[in-house]
Amino acid sequence: MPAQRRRPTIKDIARRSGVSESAVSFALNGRPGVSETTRARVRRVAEQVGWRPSTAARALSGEGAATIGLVLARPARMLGVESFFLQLISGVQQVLAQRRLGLLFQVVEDVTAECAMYRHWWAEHRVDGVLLVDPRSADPRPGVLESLGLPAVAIGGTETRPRLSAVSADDAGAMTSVVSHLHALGHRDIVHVAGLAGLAHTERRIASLRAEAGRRGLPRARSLTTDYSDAEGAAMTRRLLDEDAPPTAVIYDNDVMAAAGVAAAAERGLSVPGDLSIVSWEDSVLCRMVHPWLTALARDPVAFGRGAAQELARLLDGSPSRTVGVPLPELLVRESTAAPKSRPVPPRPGRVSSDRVAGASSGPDSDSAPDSA
Amino acid sequence: MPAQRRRPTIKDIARRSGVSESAVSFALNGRPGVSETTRARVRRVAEQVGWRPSTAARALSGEGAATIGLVLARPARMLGVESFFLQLISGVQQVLAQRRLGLLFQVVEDVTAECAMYRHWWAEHRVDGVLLVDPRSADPRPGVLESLGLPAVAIGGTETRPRLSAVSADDAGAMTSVVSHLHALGHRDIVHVAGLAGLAHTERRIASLRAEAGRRGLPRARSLTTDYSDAEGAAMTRRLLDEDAPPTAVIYDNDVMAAAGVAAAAERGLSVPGDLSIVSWEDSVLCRMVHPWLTALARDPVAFGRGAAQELARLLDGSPSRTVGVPLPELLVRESTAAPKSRPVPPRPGRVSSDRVAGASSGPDSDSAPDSA
DNA sequence: CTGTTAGCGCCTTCAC
DNA sequence: GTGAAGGCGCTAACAG
Repeated sequence: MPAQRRRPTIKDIARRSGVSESAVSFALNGRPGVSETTRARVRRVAEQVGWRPSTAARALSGEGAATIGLVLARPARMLGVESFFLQLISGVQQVLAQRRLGLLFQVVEDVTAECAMYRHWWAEHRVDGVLLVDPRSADPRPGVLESLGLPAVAIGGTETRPRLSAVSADDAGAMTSVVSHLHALGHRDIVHVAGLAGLAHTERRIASLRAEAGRRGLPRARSLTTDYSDAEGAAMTRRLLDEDAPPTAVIYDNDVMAAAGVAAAAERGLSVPGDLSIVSWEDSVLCRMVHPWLTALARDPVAFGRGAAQELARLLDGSPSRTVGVPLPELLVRESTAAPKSRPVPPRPGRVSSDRVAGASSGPDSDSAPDSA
Repeated sequence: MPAQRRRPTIKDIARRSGVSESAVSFALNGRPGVSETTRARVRRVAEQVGWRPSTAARALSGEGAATIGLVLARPARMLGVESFFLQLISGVQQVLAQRRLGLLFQVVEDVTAECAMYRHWWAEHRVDGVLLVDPRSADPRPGVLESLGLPAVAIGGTETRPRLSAVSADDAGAMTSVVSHLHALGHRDIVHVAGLAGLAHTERRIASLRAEAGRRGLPRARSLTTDYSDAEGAAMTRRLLDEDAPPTAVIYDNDVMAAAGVAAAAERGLSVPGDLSIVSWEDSVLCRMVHPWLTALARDPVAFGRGAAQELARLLDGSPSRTVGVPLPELLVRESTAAPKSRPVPPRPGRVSSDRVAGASSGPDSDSAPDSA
């Protein structure tokens, strides 16, 4: 039973290395005023005794909390199969670890609670900045953060503010690559089963599909929003297949819905990709676990997280905010996409389900995601 | 563009409510020495200005960091489909939020890095306690934590120390329910495709199967360890199916491998559950996404996390360490288990693959998990 | 109840 | 290079 040690302080190091406390402080913080030999000795002693600056003391003397925050606003029941998130965080940590920054992680029920969390963190002096996930179309969070003076980077957002950067995925480019693939195969009737309606990237993908469809003359292309669950993915698919003129290809905003879509098609006795082509906007083991294997957009969540953390670190260093892009996801063509069996029927004005259909208006393509280095 | 506010301090509250700073401190911390009317007034003012105690200052004056830590030691590539983890954390947060405790989350490559993390956190005064996940059989972490005097609770462990509690799943009971189900269906040749060899709960499940098999007289029951991946799940299944006398039922330690097992059986032209029964030791949407739907053990990760956090909070309050149990997981019998087609062949000593086979020795069943309230 | 004082560990400044 | 002093926001232990 080893004895519980006392935390080493600068005073201890000063004593053991035979110099003054201020010299230690200078040495450890890489400041001028000490000889390199003393600096080295002090550093060695500090490492020997396992000294690390107390973040509490540092924060108190105005240095910041050496911590960044990340809150995930998602009800517990929607935390099911989620391959993206832990990988994103893993990427974030790769960068934070080098800077000795900690990550304060919180999951809450909704965005209101998330904003409250930011206020608390700020008042408690807990974080120096935050990573914003799931940016929304009318998002209250940037305003809150700005009023608190908390730097932030929006992961997958485009909105930028004085101290808010955005790390943006090129959804327009990705959509182009998907639609282009399907179009080349002969598909003219494509439906996009999207994710949550309020999310910025959902809106962006919807707008991108609309733009892409306009460019290629695919009047029946449209987007339907869901809650990302397998249940809604399946339900939406069944509804589509029951239409008078069902689509020949469906793009799903995540892997879970895509897999559910395959199952729904099978229920109806339809084969994939013979009767229906399917694309998943997310690659994961799931995509290689269903039959046929799913054609999928492979993003790199780890790199995404890394980029976001790097940008936040820059912001913390005082750099101005900006928008940075992540590499275009790669379209992995597997087995779930092929040429449609029959030529698509002429687009007569069949009954199109009315609610939850986005894409009727023909606004300008205001949303091609910037992609600067 | 709202102006960035200054953090309100106790001094501000004292000024605005017309009392002394110490009175404010007493009032806010629920200490005697102030009248209830003053206390109420002070509290109201504090809330108005959005005051919250600076955790930095609190930590510095010896109150602890109001933060608990959780590090996940797992290489980035193994962070794929993971339904358990985020739900666990979500449960943890439900408890921490009430206590105004933050969660410092870190993902690292291995246990060595994890131990280093604990030392850093301790030296930096960052956390008051930690949640230990994936306990191992010869685990260096409890020793490190004890030497640092950091309270902890091991999630899914059984080892307990002066300031280390365990929240333990009743793997033995769960194994009994699974084997009992399969045995009743007529299965006599059952294989357990387990997870990572070093993990405590893997060892526990292996021991439990051995004990259960001893009790029921199933000499061919055995466990094979894997890395939890779909790839190894599939490979192990193929290997089993290629044996002279393949098992009639397989228990997989997670959903991903179980689903991969179904696919592997299909490759061989075998039907589930006709030719092979399959059980997943983890329920998730994946289990209802493959055909047939998988019989699965449904644990409650959220409750698990809640229990662990509660126990850690108790420890922080000074209570002695102990072992607490979580409810026995429920076996959801779905479509992937049925009576074996043919009676099992008499167990002649066919060639059993040698490496990675656990369960040959017949040690005592030392591992029935305690399950106190 | 009030007001004062000291101290937590660190950084900074200003003599020396 | 040294040493002393002040401050960050809070708690705790005083004397009034």
